[in-house]
Amino acid sequence: MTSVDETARPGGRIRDAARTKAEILDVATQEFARAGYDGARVDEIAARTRTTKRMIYYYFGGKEQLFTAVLERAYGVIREVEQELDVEHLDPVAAIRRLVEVTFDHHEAHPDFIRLVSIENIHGAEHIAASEKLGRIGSPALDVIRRILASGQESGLFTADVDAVDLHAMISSFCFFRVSNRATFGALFGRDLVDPAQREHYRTMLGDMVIAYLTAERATD
Amino acid sequence: MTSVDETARPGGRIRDAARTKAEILDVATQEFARAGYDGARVDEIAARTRTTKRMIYYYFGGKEQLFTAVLERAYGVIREVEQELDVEHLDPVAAIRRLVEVTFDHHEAHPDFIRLVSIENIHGAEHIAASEKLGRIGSPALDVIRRILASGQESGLFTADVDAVDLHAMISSFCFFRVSNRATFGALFGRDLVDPAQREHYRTMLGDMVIAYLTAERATD
DNA sequence: ACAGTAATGTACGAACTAGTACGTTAGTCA
DNA sequence: TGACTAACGTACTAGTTCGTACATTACTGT
Repeated sequence: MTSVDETARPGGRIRDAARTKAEILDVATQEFARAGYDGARVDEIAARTRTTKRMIYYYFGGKEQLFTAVLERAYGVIREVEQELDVEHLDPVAAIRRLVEVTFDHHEAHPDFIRLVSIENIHGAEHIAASEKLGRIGSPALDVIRRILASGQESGLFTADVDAVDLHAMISSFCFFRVSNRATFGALFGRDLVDPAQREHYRTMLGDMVIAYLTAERATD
Repeated sequence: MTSVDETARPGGRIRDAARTKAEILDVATQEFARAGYDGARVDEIAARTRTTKRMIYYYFGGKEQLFTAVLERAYGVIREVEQELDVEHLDPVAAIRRLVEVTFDHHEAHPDFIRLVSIENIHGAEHIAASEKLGRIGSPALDVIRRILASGQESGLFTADVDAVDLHAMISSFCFFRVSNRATFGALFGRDLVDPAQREHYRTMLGDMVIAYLTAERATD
């Protein structure tokens, strides 16, 4: 069961660099996410592609660079989602909720991305560090958060003096954990954090929590 | 630089099954945490021990069982910490804060544990599932949370109708993420979530957030 | 049409790695 | 004290896995 199975070639092979590259990236994403960096097999990736291992080295150079390319594309996806985030017309509370929902939805919809990031963390983010595309890019979500926070604090709705990066970390942590630790959490506590029946529950819960924090009475210090 | 370097044996070898086993577990913990399950090398573990690879197979059976044993011991540590948690004499708010702090401190102090859990998640928690010691044990923290929540709700301090497992997930997620995603978060946003100078900041922040959520005004539904 | 090149396939090797067969030694208990 | 066994060491192998040398074919521009 290959991920891509369009028109089969009747006789000779077809040349399409873009498609071949994309197909390799698709399969590699699955394989790395499935087994981790060292657990992933280059031969297995090649086998599940319509091309051969030779092409992986031809286009990407090696396993390491292939993983980097996979990461770059995965990060590209979430950055696009965040860039399309339009919350200018919403009041600060609704805007934060929207941001939470978008992050929540993206993480849930892209478990492979979560796994890739987990894997990259185990390896000390060395591929991100080596990538020109990924180093210190930050995230469009950060700008959005900054604007929402400024507006919320200005209007007096938000009592907390929160930093945008910190808030991003708080929101991400729950969305990420829910997917990344689904297996162990389920095995230990018998609860599936990604159970569709609980989806709305957790989505609301995180929004409530963030809003509660941002609007809470603060002890004067 | 071996992890254990007590008295060197002048001449012949010494027999100490307990010490040998413990030493293998120590080194294996480091090696698995360093490189992931497939990235870890049995030969490397053996080399950094005062014993040989043969002993790993003699005591544990294989790489897979060794990893399971490493996991079992790591989970045992946090369970002990949680078991010593004494919050009966505190009011609900202080008790929750204490629980948050203990979780926060443990995760920060045991990055290897976090990495092992991340690795186990990449492999679908199959070792936990196969372990007699680890399946469905839950966590002593859960009982503590249940008692605190009950007391807080009874006294009217806590407005939210929160489930203990969910609260545990919320608290764990931030504590876990801070350590597990330190590398990628640092590489992407230029901020070290485990920076000692920021430690108190994040520790307080999480407590504030949880308390804000538990004590917030809730819209009637 | 044809030359040049990008794209592709095949077959293979060198290095690594989990695991084991076999032999040895240090405690310990009768 | 001597025999028995748990604990330990050495040397090796079978299988795997990343990577490449070499050969080939489909496009593209002129």
